[in-house]
Amino acid sequence: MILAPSRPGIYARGSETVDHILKAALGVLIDEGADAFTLRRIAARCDMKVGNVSYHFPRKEMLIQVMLDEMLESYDKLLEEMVRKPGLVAEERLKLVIILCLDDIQTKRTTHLFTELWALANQSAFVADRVRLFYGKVHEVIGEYVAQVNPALSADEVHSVALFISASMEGSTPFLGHQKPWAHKMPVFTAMAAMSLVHLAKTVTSRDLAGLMTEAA
Amino acid sequence: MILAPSRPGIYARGSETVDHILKAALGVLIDEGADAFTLRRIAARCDMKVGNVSYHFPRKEMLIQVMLDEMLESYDKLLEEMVRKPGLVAEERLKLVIILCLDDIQTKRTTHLFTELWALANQSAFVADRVRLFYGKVHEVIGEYVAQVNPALSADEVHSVALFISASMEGSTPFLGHQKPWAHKMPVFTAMAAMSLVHLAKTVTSRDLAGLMTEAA
DNA sequence: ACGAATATTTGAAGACTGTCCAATATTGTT
DNA sequence: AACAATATTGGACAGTCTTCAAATATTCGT
Repeated sequence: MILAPSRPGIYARGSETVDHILKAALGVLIDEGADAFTLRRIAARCDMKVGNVSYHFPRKEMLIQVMLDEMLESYDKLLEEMVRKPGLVAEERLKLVIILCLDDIQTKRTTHLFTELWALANQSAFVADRVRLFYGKVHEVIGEYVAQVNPALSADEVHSVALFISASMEGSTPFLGHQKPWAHKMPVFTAMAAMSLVHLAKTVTSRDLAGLMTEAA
Repeated sequence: MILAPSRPGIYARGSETVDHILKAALGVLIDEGADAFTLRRIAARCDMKVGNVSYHFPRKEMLIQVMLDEMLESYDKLLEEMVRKPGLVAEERLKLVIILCLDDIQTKRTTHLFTELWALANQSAFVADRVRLFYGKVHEVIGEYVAQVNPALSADEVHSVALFISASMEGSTPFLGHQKPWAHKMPVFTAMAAMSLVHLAKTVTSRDLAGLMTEAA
């Protein structure tokens, strides 16, 4: 089990410095990539010496872990804000979540951070764990609406559909995300996703998910 | 315009060495990630000294470019092999391509390489360019079948649908790829993808793609 | 305003990195 | 067999990186 490291910074000044470091670290990762994610660049970004970063985060790994936790927490909040829309039925909510997610994917922040995260998860058990937990929540949110528009599905089937919807959206990141080759097609992509994925959620049957590969070729 | 660097290695021995270096480099990227992608690790993997790698590839960037070109070329071949299946109508071919692509995504090689590539494309214009060219071909292959199952679509609309199909499949990589959290759900994911994406290709209309956000909220 | 706790700077250690070069070994051709 | 072209080794180089310890500066409760 991997636990969340507690955040350093006792005095008001130190606490602010920790804020600056974390913000700068995220900025470096977004703007310059994992390759440039060094203490020196992070320190330079908040006009500070390397030793000070090293003082507040004795190990670089700690900085990464705290930064990742805060970042994913902010996305959790974003996700919850999407949900809190009054006066909508499940199908409308599902459609709205799709639209808002694809909208967020277009930001530089999300496009860069999540592509980096998917790569880092290949090697780092910590990153892989946090990514898994985060998307688990995403699937829960989406699954809630899937279950409502298609009550016949079992809990596991609902999760499978939510997983497909989530993956379909995330897959747009490297291709239609911020400054990606087909970014200009995001509007039509969104229209297709909303239509196709909502239709899938409403019409898919246990039979569809059970039959599997029997008639593949 | 970025050109493909020509491959060094004049004598038979040197040519073999270049092969080993390229294979080892790809192995390092797959097994240990971009962070461990150093000349020394690559050299160690093929029992050779750093200076020799440096001799065959005077700049590290050259090694990266040659490696990436050869790798994407191998995927091009794989893609063409998928296409050459006799006696199938367009819909069956589309379904088969989806199944084979998702099958390939489950390999460690593809799961790791493409997630790394998407991240590297954020910073490297060269990687971004090659990724764009590669997926351009993917869209062409898929688009060919989309156009056949849905002749009413314009060329641009066909590409949009192909882009959506491709992105939906690629999106499975970080979640259902090799040793990813929901890898065990790839069979049901494949069933859903084949059904849903083929249905989309057959039934989507110009109207669907033009209406856009008019009734979003 | 004093003094302890905290923050920051400075400097340096030790381990990396990519690149380069001279010496040596191997290859292919004549 | 001789000889030039190519390949390989081993080491040096100037950087960079993280980490650490000592010295200095700042903050906060008293």
